[in-house]
Amino acid sequence: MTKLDLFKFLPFRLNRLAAEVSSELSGEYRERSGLDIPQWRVIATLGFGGRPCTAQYISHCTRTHKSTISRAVSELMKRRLIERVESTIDRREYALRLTRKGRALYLDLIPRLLRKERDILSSLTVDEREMLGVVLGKLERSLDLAQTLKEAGARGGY
Amino acid sequence: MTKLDLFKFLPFRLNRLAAEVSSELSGEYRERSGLDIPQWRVIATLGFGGRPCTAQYISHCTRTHKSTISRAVSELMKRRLIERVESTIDRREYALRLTRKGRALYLDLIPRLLRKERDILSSLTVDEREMLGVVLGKLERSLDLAQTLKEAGARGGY
DNA sequence: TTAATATAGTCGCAACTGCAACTATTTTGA
DNA sequence: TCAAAATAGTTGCAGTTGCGACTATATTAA
Repeated sequence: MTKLDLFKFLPFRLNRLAAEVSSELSGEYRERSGLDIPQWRVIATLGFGGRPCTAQYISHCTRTHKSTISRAVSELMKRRLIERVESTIDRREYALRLTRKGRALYLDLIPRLLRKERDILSSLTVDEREMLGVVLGKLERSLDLAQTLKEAGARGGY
Repeated sequence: MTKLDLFKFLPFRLNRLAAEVSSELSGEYRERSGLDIPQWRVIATLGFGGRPCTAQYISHCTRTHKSTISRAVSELMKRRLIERVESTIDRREYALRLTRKGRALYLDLIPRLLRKERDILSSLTVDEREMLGVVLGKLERSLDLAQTLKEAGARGGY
């Protein structure tokens, strides 16, 4: 019999870890800004890129279903945190971007979230942190996660 | 302005990675055995420990809400994959264990899942794999995830 | 002893999310 | 050119899950 040690089983560990880290972080932007996870992903993608992009692009690079993104976008527009303009080239799609208010919120959240990340990583040595980055990158590539980003970035409209 | 690169942001990466790995794996046990994720967690915890344990224990060490575990347990009992016996010491709780049929299913799944895990890890060198284990362990400890397991294991009833 | 508190497990409800169908528009290729 | 296929985004529906209230039992402390 091949033995499975659940607590050494990568999928299991990744799930628990991701769930825990997420809940640490989401507390921050939920309490502070009333954002849920999909909404935060929209804000973060727009804020990070610093330029407008489509819902489709956000959906691809965050690996979030387009209906989920669609609803997040509606809510964020209602709250005037993002706005959208019709594309003149392709009238099916819209360019999304942060409003002044949305950008302010983004800039307020970033340092807090980076601090949380730093806290979480603080138990690792510099070498370990670096190695972790490399290893995650390799895993992402082998699971075709990195690619999504690159393609979308290259297609890069907006 | 402190810059956030979403694709280097640990929580974001962990989430995507965990989601992707999960969906790779869950295909395996869903199609093969009709188990969903919570049900698989119950089976795996019981099978791994090789001894009965309570729903509460499973809930703790898999970080899954007790109501979710409760429903998974109901379904698994309906399918005669697990059974439970009332505790004589504390009549609020039940000891859960795999039935013969449940154990067979577990033993059938293990090698397939380990193979998947091996595939996923195959892009890493031996050193990287080892390092990853160490790093995950450190992160778990610093987030009090390891502890849950140890405590529960020590408390050990069942 | 007994009242207050804590714990195991269940269940109704509400929120969330994925799926699939739909509209509107664009692209492809016969 | 024009019909068929593809794509962006929206929405109804159904399945899943977390929350909180609830029952039953156990523990603690006055």
